[in-house]
Amino acid sequence: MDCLLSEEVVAEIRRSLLDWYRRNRRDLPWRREKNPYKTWVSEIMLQQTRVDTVVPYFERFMEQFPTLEALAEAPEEQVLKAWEGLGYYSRARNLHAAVKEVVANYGGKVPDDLERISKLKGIGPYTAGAILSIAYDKKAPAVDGNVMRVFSRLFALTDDIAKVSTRKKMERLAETLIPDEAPGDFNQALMELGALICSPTSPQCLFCPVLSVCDAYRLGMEEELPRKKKAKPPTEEEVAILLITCGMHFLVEKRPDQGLLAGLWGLPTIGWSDQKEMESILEFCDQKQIPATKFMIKGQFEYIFSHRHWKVTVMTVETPDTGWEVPENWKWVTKETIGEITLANVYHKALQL
DNA sequence: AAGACGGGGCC
DNA sequence: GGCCCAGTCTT
Repeated sequence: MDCLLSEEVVAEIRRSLLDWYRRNRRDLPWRREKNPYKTWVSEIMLQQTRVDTVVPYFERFMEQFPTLEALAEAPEEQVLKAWEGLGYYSRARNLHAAVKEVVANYGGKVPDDLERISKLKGIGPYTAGAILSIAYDKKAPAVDGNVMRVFSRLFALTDDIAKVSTRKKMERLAETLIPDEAPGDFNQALMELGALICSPTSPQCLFCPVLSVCDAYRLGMEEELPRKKKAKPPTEEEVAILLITCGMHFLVEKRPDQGLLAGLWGLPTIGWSDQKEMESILEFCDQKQIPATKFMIKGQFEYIFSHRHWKVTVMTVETPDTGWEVPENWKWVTKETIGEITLANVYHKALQL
């Protein structure tokens, strides 16, 4: 690796990238002050999520939980509500648990060393490096998808970026490149370059500050890199989403705290197979002792998670009154009060029908 | 090493 | 409509 990089190339990359970043960095809400808590929240929100999506969530989150202590004291329901629609909800639950731990064990100060910060829930190698470098000026690599794409092209690396060994190789590369003076800016420069210039498709090479040292550009293979094994397609599942009603009221269910959409509220959902839709629904109502008087199919739609593909049937189930004993973790809501709970997107979509 | 875990943008 | 984006935890 070191044989790959001459002193001159290292110096050129550092200088050009930092210079470019200081002139082209986007003005983002979490970049306005150096604050480990804000860096932390922003980095968690930015995992698998675009900047444009995160900005409004981040601003609302900071209004609601301006400090680490405020977040630590908040009820989990409120934290999940603030995360509603962002996806990967375990990020919010892990962040909340970790912030509580920082208050309990570290006097409310985010640890500034790799060993301790890495033990916090939801902080893996990337986020640890991002917080340490951006908030604490430590020379720690922060290798995300942007950085792997930039490195793959800059050094014409054909390694599969889905592999752990490739990420480790990239981290060693980052360590040799990060300058002493501005580790945080340099890491952010790499990611900003990946977001703005060295984009996944049709990179803007002619505007790239490190074009002159880019191996992929020289070899004309920037569109073929990075190399990555294809993900397997999502598995197909047929489900029925039940709108169990009584007048203006309907039932919502608190989902278990493990698995899909953990800890969120949803509508009762039943998986089924082999055309046994109605059988499964009747069996479900029987088992939950739901006094159903009328069933009606309201519509169908498809909903794709990254790893599951739901073919959804939405069905209303009418019941005579709200006096019967509802299962544990269920409750009655109305159109007016539904906004108070955190409902996953797929159920918002079902309610539109 | 592979699978689980959401949602959104681009063409 | 089909393609792409991808950190961390669990198994």
